[in-house]
Amino acid sequence: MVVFAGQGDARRSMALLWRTPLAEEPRPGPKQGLTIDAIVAAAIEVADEYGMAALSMRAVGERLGRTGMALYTYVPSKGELVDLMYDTVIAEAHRTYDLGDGWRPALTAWAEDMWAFYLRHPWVLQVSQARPVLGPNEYVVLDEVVRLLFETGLDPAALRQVTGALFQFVRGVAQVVAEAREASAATGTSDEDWWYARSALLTEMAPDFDQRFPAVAKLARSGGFTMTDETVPYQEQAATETFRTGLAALLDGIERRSR
Amino acid sequence: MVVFAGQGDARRSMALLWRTPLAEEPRPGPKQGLTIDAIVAAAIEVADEYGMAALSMRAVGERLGRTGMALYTYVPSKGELVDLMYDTVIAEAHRTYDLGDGWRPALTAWAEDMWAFYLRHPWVLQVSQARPVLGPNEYVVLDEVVRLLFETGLDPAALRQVTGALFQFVRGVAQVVAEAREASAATGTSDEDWWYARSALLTEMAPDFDQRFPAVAKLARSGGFTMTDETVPYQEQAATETFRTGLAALLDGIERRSR
DNA sequence: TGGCATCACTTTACACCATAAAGAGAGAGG
DNA sequence: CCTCTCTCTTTATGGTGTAAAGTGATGCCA
Repeated sequence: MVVFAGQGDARRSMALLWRTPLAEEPRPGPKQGLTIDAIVAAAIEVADEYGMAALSMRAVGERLGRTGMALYTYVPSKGELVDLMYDTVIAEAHRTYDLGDGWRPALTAWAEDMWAFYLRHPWVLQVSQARPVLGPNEYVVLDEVVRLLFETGLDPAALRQVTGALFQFVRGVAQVVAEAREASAATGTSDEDWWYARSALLTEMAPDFDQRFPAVAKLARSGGFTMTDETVPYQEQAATETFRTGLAALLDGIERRSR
Repeated sequence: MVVFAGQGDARRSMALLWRTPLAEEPRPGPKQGLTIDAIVAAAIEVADEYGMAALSMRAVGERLGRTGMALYTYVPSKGELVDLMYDTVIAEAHRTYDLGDGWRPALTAWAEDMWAFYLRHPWVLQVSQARPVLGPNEYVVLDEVVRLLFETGLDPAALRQVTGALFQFVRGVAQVVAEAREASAATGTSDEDWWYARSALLTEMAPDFDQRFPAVAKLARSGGFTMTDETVPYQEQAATETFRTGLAALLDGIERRSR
């Protein structure tokens, strides 16, 4: 499930994100009993604990002792709530990095932090990137990477492209882990059990596997799929290695292109 | 929306994928009026035309002149149908690549083909990768990349990691385009209109933007966000450039690590 | 050929979802 | 104090996947 940004009144969405209070005149009637911050915090708790699929207006409302509908006096729709969740939680991914040893260790540290952040809040990966949320904290994070990348001396167009490549690469690999965890939680089957059952069936269904897929078979034979740490689920371990190796390769490429 | 694999009887799922007919005895009663292939084809049409969010059992059934429930005599659940859709459609991403000029042009061509494939069937990006579908066509595609990568001389572990990095990178960047298209279709607002409205609001909400985000401002000033082709939606153009540059960088890194 | 078990397919039902619309009730400005 | 107005709840609508039950045609066997 990819969750798209709210499509309501754009001005109201942006005002919510940037906390620009729209004209506040004294009005009769009861005051609101909740705050947007409290709602967003509750929603983040739900998403962290049960995943994006479990994030419903009812669930968030109930956590605050209200019905789901009550939230609609605070937020135009679920989309805007997700935008706010995203921009709130991404704030914790912000750090400033020391450029003393050059841009490579700084960018590596940034990527590792983003990796850890995504694994801490996997639902973030399900917030669509197509129409960026454009909230303040997203820009804070973006600004820091761009600052680091300016150190490479890449020309502006390449700099933007490389920024996107780094972000999408980290997201892409993190998604595998996030989905693996969601699948384990949702089905109650561990990666190991699942793979064990599936690979047995695979040899049953395709007894000629090694002939049909010689390269994969050769890779398996030469130990390409061997686990090095038995205590970590296979998918997570493999993804982490993929992340580290891919990141290093990507940075090699940036280095070669930087002047 | 991420769609997870079917969790029904694993043997039946695999038998469906690998077209291994389970014991067929003569039985009384009417014969089935549809075939799995027809159902899968109809489902792919729905997903191609209206996106994954519009893929419902009812929608697929109606396209075949049945109710949604009718499909359950063919397929244990929606998850298995999606698995079948995935493994069917990925077959068209298969090509064999010439290694005559070395692995780099071959891998570049492969990545470009995958990129085009994902943009042709954006819904594929919403099929979870956590628990791979493990169908025959997926292995055909995988086998070819692995074959190409063996030419780099990387050690087996690095080879597997680099395979994952390439796949996830292409998927990650393609996702941006796919989501942008889905957003445009769903909201009826083009990227350009959306961005135009949003950026106006942005300067309104954050008049001190350039002070708060100096690196991004500097990048903008130096032309980092300038479009080169006015006829292509901005997001798509930017993502395509990101794909090309990131891929080249990644391959640089592989080259450096290969012996 | 007749009977009938069995299957394909439909209908109905259930528990969810977002959210529109309407109702209830309390708070606060005048 | 009156009454307007706003918060919050209730109800309703149209959607989802799929369980369970109903319908009727089919094809095996006697």
